[in-house]
Amino acid sequence: MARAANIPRYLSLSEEIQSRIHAGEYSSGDRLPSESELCREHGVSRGTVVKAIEQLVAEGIAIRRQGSGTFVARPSMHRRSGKLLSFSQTAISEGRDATQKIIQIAPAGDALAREFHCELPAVSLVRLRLIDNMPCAYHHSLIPDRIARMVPALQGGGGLQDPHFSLYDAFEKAGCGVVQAEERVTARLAEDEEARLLDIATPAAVIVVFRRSFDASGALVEAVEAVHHSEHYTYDMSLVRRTSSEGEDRLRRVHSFEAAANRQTGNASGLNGKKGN
Amino acid sequence: MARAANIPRYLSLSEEIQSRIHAGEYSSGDRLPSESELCREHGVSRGTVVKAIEQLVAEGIAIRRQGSGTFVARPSMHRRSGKLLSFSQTAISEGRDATQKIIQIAPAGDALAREFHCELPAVSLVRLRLIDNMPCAYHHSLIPDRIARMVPALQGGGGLQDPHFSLYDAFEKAGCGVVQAEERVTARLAEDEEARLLDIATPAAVIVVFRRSFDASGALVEAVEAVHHSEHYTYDMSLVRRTSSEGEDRLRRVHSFEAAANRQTGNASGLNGKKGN
DNA sequence: TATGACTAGTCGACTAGTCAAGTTGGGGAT
DNA sequence: ATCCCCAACTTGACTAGTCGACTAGTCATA
Repeated sequence: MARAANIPRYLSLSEEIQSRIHAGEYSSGDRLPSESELCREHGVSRGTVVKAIEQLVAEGIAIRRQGSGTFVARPSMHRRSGKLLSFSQTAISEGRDATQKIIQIAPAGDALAREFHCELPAVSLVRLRLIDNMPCAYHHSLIPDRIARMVPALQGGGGLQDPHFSLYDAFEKAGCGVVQAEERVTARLAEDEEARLLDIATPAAVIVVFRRSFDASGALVEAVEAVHHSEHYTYDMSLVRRTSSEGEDRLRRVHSFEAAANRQTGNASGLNGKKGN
Repeated sequence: MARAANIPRYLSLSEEIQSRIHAGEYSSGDRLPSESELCREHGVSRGTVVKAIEQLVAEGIAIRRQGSGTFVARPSMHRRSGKLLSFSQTAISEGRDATQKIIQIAPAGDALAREFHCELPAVSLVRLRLIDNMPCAYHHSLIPDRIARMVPALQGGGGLQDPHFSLYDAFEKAGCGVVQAEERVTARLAEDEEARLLDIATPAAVIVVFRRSFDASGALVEAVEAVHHSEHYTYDMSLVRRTSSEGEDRLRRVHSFEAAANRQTGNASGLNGKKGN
């Protein structure tokens, strides 16, 4: 197999196995070739094979069992390639047209900054996001000035009005690409203004994704509250248990019951656990 | 440091670094000791150190930068240890008392099985989950008979009425522990019956987590729809970008816009994209 | 003041092996 | 026929090294 330059072997091997699975050569529950077989087959060391398989496991495609072998996991209910992150990228990958309309851009106030746990000064940016021209979500972002200064579009430098403008691409170009993020998903009733923007009849439930994104140096790049029409948005997760010798299994997801204790007092503000510990 | 038997070095090393971070020895943005330093310090090979650090990266605690070093990521907004999975485990780890009340247990019907993508015959189990005695969620599970037969409690063998009964523990004991799962999070308005069960005033938004769990052989163990009071539940995620030489970054989360296309026709059934592709 | 070459140090990828622990299936004893 | 033990095979953990790519300095030169 002619390896493209720069792509590590373990990744190309992982992708080859993956494409074989998709091609139906192996199917759900089948045992994949053993590590030593794959070594011989592809002329690489076992360490490389293991790294390739770990990729597959991390993506929920394969399951390893000590002493037994590596098996194909069942097909995911949302096998949509596992990559990428941004709203628009996802939409585009599904053959839809993602656009946006700027509703407001202004310096962020004090209350907002506190709510978003964002430093000041910062830029407040409200956007309506549309998929195939239908309102689908509205995003309220706070971007620290420190970051905004590096992004020409946020300096009135144009480009922002382009309905296909991508904030994440802009961050990337500015050298502060997002490397890490945290999200909190909640639901609530749509407020009137939201319902009007999203063109939904009240009462209706909306999904709210609150996300804080960080660059490689660990600095906050964007804090955003994304309000989605609940009928047009789902949040899909694939969880894999990493079993290690000591029953020390860990999953990535974290539940939370922050507000439960406040309930009887009527102080059920829902997101008031947003702050760190 | 006296390593407990059976715990691999890379895990105990990872935990040691982690506890040093928590102790404040290193803080957000600081550079951790280089890999070779850690090798010398702990008398292990570099491969082991790398595995330890990869753990931290996977948990969103550290960030590696080629040529530069390994750095402490900022503290998470939900730094709650990263482990574990089940509803009750989470609650217990927060010092709360998680109980449940069985509302219904019966053979599953055809429509239900189709909706949950679960084979027949299967057991339908409805439970009200309480935290500190307050209704917090209600779970509707479908468990294939194939699995249920191996779980004594589901055979009327008692134990199910125990308010602290754990279905996942039971699966574990029966040799079909959950290794992989998929979740889809949505929101909707609470139905009257749900509102009554959860003791909330309508109209109200509820978060619905639909989860399918699989054992090591890839067989479905449980399909469950968990309906949560939106003010008492949040769904937290930590995302880490895995950058590899080729700009091939991948995150685990997946958005979805399934129902958007149906909207204009009025056929906005929300979850009808639950089926595979 | 830039610019470019050099360098020491870092992580990324990979190799080739060891030993341990878990699984499976077959053969032999009962 | 059933049970138990063992050998072969699997993944898990680990070592000790190589080479390459990238980073952040320093320092001489244009």
